[in-house]
Amino acid sequence: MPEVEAVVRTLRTLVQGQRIRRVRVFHPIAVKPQKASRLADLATNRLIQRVDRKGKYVLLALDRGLLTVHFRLDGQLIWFLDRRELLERANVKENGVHVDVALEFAKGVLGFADRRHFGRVYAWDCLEDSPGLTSLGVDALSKNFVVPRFLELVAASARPLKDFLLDQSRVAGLGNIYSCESLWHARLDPRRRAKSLKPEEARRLHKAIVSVLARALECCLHPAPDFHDSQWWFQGLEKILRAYGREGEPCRRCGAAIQRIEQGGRSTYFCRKCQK
DNA sequence: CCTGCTACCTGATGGC
DNA sequence: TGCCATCAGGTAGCAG
Repeated sequence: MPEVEAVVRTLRTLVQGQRIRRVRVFHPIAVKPQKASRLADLATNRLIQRVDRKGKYVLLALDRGLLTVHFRLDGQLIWFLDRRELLERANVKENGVHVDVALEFAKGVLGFADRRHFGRVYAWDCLEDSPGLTSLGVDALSKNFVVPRFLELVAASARPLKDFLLDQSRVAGLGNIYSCESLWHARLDPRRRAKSLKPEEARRLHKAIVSVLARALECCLHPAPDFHDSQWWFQGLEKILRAYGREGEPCRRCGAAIQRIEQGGRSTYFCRKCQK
């Protein structure tokens, strides 16, 4: 989510207040199960009034309706200077870039790309129509993410901490990386049940989440996202990671080897010695 | 309601 | 070199 927040800030400067002149759907799978015509009909000739974020979703609020963009694992945005550049480079063999959906503006074109085709661009009449959005819990980067609320959520869940943090309907915005990192910083075992935490431990976890996300956001903002370069997409984040992806390497706190286990079908990285 | 499992896709990497 | 298995930053949909 820090990545999404950074993307939103750059995107705002590019498209907020701009009118969508034309919508191109090169790969309809990127709007599935909606239809390409749905996106085109709803977005063509609409003004983008605001660019916002909820959890890991990007929201483009239009003068009528809204678009949501979700990058899932590998989605990204690409900026083309004009329609000519888009058509020259999009989805061509030689020296081309993969583009699934493009929004054309008077000056510039925004491309959404995801070779893996997990990411989505959706069109909605109103925010309430999007099930993904309405089910989101409190946003972990927002002012509403306060200790008392977090203690309530923790006390109400019997799930292992790692699964609890990944559940977007409780706290929105933490993915696999930042869940692992937050638990490492809070020195908590990812396998523990959420409701087993003492208030002091839950407060520690809250503090860890806030600081991990703040640091990651700083990292994502410097240098700021650059949609012109399709190769560039958040490199250098590994530097701040303490547990994620470090299986077998020494824990930066106690020196014991970082372990990798499976939880809910995903990898969890943690230190057995100092996360209790 | 809750939980756990699978499907959805493509590409990179490593072992044999 | 080729082939196969495994892994990847996420979520939706389904069964129990």
